[in-house]
Amino acid sequence: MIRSERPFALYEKIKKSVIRNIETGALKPDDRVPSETQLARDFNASRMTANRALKELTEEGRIIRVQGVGTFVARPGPDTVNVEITSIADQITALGGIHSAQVLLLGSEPADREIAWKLDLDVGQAVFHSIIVHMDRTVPIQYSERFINPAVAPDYLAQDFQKTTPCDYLLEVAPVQRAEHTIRAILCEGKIRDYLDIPSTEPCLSLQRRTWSFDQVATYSTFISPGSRYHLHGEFLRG
Amino acid sequence: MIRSERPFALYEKIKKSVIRNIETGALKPDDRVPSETQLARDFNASRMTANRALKELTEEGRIIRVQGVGTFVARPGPDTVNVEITSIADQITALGGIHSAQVLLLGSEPADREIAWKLDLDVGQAVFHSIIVHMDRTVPIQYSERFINPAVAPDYLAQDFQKTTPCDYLLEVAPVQRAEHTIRAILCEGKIRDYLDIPSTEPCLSLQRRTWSFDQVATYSTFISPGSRYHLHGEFLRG
DNA sequence: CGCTACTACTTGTCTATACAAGTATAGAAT
DNA sequence: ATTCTATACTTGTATAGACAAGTAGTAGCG
Repeated sequence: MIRSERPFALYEKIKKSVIRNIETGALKPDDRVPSETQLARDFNASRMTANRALKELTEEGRIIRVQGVGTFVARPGPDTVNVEITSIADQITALGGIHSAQVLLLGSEPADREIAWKLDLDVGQAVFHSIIVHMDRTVPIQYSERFINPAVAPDYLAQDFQKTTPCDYLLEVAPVQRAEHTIRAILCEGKIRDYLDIPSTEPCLSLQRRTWSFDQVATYSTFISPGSRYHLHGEFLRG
Repeated sequence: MIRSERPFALYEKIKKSVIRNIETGALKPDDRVPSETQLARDFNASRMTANRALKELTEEGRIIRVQGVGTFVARPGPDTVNVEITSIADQITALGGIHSAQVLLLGSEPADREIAWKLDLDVGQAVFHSIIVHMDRTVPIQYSERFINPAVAPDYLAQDFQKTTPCDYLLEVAPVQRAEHTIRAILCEGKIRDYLDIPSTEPCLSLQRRTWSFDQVATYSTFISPGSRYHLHGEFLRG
């Protein structure tokens, strides 16, 4: 069997070699990485194989390539944490809970100044507005309020959000090109606090999100969850 | 010039074609994508070029490939939000503030049960422990407490964290392979509340992080910031 | 001295081909 | 009916070669 000598693909070997040189400090940031031709010679590979190794390392952000100049070790950027924002319903059932949703508002209304700004529409233009509280049995887990650009999801109001979540529906009709998130710790008051059934001192996790579809703002949403009932978890893998 | 007919690389054209078919709904999740050979024929390209297009789409998470079976449109997974956790010092200065750090503790101590568990060490083994409060002028922005595996950063205690932040130092001596994060909204009490100089009702954003280096747990850290002075921001781009 | 042209190197794209390896299916053998 | 086998497809990896295009340095010319 040919692969008795190569339990790993050749391009993987080249990648690992370069990574090892970076991690042991033999290659420091901005140092020059051997060229494709050189690596091909060193590993007795073809240039395309070395090319693949370096291309993947580029995509992984470990090296930088400049046409006509060469390949260099990238400066380690700031960590980026991948926080996975799953559908709330899935998260509740994943933890053994029983999800239900209460639709408190579902309608169309003219945009006020803030909403018009956020959705990049004119003040007074009609936008869809929904407020839904997600619960595990009788315990409220998340308050979610959405403003939706009708141009992107014209049938939004006709949906039954007891069955499908807005998240699932919107993902279906409007593929997300871009999303912007802000995570805060806040206190809730008034109606939101009533909906979530929490004391006035309970800290809450607030996630605000804007999404873009078809090159326009699609949604502007606010999700608020009691800190004691919900948290975000993320993982980050390199290599 | 050959490229007068191809302002875009051929593999880009193939990618865009597949993406268009997905986004317009012509190809739905789990649908079969034309095979490499088919795409190569359709676009008058070689199989390697079609292969490159599909390989990149796989890495971007838009399609799934199974050897021997075929290529299929991926189900749009849960959004993963890329929250960029920059060095706190950089964030403060980026917003026009003046960063300073107060080292409240920097030493070695035997690990208790929780810390031993988190760092994957034995109870009683020595671990480094630091507590630092980061401030913008005189306003506390972040309480940061770290437990460090001495095997990974043996010179940690000798650093001057008025000058370099632990974050910067640790990134230098211990490249992060893996990181795990949990974000919570909490209330603070006791010393932490005193350090941050906040009322007892102020909600705080808590970020707990474990990092791995050289295939072992390197650090276990907790960062706590007043909700009114700090928040996380993330962006997500696709295509 | 300053400009140009050349060359030597780099990465980027593309082709044509080859074999390995996984999967599904139809048909033959048991 | 069940199991084996051949085959026809798929993706995965690798090669050798080609040309394009960008960059840096050098030699030579005015």
